[in-house]
Amino acid sequence: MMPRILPANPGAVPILVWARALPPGAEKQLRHIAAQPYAVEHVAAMPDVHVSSGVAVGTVFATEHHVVPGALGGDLGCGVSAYRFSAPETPLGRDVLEPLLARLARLVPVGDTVHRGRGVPLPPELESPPLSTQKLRHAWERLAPRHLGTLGGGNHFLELDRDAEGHVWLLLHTGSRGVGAAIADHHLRVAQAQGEGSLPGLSTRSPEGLACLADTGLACRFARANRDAIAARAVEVVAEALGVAPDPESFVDVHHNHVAEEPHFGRMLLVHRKGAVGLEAGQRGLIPGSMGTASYVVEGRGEPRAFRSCSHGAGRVLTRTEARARIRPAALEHAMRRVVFDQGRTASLVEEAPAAYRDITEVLEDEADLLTPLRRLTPIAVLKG
DNA sequence: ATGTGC
Repeated sequence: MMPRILPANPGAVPILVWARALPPGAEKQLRHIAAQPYAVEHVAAMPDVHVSSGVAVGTVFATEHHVVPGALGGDLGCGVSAYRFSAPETPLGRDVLEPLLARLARLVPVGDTVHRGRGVPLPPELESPPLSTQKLRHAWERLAPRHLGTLGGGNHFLELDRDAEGHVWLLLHTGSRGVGAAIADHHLRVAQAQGEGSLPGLSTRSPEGLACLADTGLACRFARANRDAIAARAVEVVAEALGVAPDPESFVDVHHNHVAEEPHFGRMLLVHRKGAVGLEAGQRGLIPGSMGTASYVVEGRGEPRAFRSCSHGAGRVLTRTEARARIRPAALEHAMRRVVFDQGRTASLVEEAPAAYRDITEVLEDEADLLTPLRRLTPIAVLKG
């Protein structure tokens, strides 16, 4: 079964594919990575692999001492957090969920909305971190206080789910906002100017490579702090509105756009994941479905050939442009008939409709050797970015 | 996904 092995081209490493359907454009992008001088062992494609700018989403690969800014995704540190609450005593009808969602929408700035004025206080360690250039320090100083605790746009979301036992879950998907974008953009330019390979990588034996690793790490810490800041407010509101307590043991957080130094195949490697999640064997993770479909709490199986990784979601099958052209708002309304959401935004939300994404159950089937599903979460209310 | 420059 999985994975399929695409034999190596001359001078390239092989590609291991966990996706039943590999879009031709994505295969081309995987072959591009596999042919880079810094790629070692093989390239792994997760089951939600799809074409993206430069490098396919769902790509995992490793280097010995190179960092490739173009292979991490623009939203560095983007990820998902989840909190479980006890089962509420009363049924959660629209009468409860609609005002709760409205409260959450007032509490959490969404889309391109930011905190006004000087913004919110940053945790001390993120107040003025040691970024590599004056330009980045300035961007951080200006953007970080305005963006901490904001959801952003695109596929970012905050939602409430229910599991089979009646527990309520808060799920949160967001990233490093403007500061991460500034950091990603800067190191992409540096790599284009002086990196190695046609998909430029920076040697971590050079100041540029070390600076890229350090700054990228800070973007990931900001992304995590952003999820924590939003959750701190949202958990309180949900607990109060539903009269249920969060279970601190239930917390799960994963990020899916990052580079990490990890031991694989007997040596330390720099594992790059663009739209993929790294999970040690037994570590819990989250795989969100598309808007209106189920998400899963999962447990990693530590498959070495996947660099101990799995998918980050359902994976797009239609681009945003294609989705706008092909999916009617009525179809999205039907798909969302059991979920409380802002119906005034149906027309623009077709880009995020379930029909624009792969079926999450097929994605999980394809990666049965990478993870074990623990709980299926059904959405009941969604706040989209 | 993003802020910014066209």
